[in-house]
Amino acid sequence: MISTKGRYGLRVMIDLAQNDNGSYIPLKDIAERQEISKKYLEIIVKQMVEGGLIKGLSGKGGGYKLVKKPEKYTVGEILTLMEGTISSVACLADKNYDCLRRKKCKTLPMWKEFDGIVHDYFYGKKLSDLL
Amino acid sequence: MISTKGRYGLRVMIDLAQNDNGSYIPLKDIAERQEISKKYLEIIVKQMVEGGLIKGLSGKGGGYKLVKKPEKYTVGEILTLMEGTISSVACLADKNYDCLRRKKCKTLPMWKEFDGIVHDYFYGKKLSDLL
DNA sequence: CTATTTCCTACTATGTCAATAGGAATTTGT
DNA sequence: ACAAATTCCTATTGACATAGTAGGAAATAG
Repeated sequence: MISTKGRYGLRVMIDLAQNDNGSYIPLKDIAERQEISKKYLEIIVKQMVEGGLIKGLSGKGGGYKLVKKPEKYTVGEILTLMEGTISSVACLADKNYDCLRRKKCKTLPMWKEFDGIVHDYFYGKKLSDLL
Repeated sequence: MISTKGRYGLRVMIDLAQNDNGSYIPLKDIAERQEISKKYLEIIVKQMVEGGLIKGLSGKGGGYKLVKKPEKYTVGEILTLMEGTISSVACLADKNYDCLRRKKCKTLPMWKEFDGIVHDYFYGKKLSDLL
C-alpha cells in the first residue's frame, strides 16, 4: 500500500511541474493548492531534496523547483524514493534478506513476476503523463 | 506490501493442496513443513476458515482441508481475505473513503489503472498454478 | 478416558504512519 | 543594518498495524 508520503510526494511533483515559471515555488503555496499541511509537506520535500529529485532555496523568494523536465521523471523513481521500495514482498524488497527456503519456495516466482509488472508500470509512467 | 498473513496464508493453501489425501491435515504438520510457528498459523487458518476458504475439524484425526479444487481458487481471493484489500492506495481500498479532491485529482486515474492491473494479475492466477 | 487437535481470548513488543511543534539558519529587498 | 519570508533541522506524539506468544477450553476418535 502506497502511503501518504508517496501519494503526497507525487502531487508535490505535479504541482511543481504545473506551476513552474522558472523561479522557486514556496511550499506555502503548494500546501494551499494541494490542501495538505505545510508542516507535513516539509518532511516530504526534504526527502525529495535529499534524493536529488528537486532543489530548495532558503530565504525570501525561496522555495522549491524541479531539477529536470517533467518528461524526464518516472513515477517509479519518485515512489521508490518516498516509499523506500515498491516491492510487494519483504523477500524482494531487501537484497540482504536471505530466506532459507528461497530455492524451494513455491510462491517466490510469482512475487518476482508481479514485482516485474509493478516495476514496468511505474517506471514506464512519466511525470508528464500526469499533468 | 503483502504481509506475512497473506504470504503464509498462500503457503498454507499450497501445502494443503500438495498434501491432500482426502482427510484432514493437522496444522502441526503444515507448520513443520513450512517452518512457521504453529501458534501464529492458528491465527491465519482461523481467518481462512471464517472466510470459507478451507474447513477445519477439531479432535483426533482433525485438521484442515480445502473446500474446492486448487484450480478453483484464485490467488486474488486468498490475498484479499488475508490482507483485507489488495488495493494500492487508501482512496481505492475503502469504498466509503470520500476524498473531496476526487474530481480534480491528477493521480487518481493512474491509481485506478494500476489497481486494475494488480486485480487482473492476482485474480487470473490460480492456486493450481503454484503447485 | 486419553490423546490429539482445533478453537478462543488475551496479551505484548516493536515499528510505522501521519502528523505537530518550535525554532535556527538562510536569503532578498529596502 | 534590518525585517520579512522561507527553508532547514530536531524532537515529540498518538494511533494503529505487524508479528507474534501464552494458556487453556472444547471437540473428536479410538
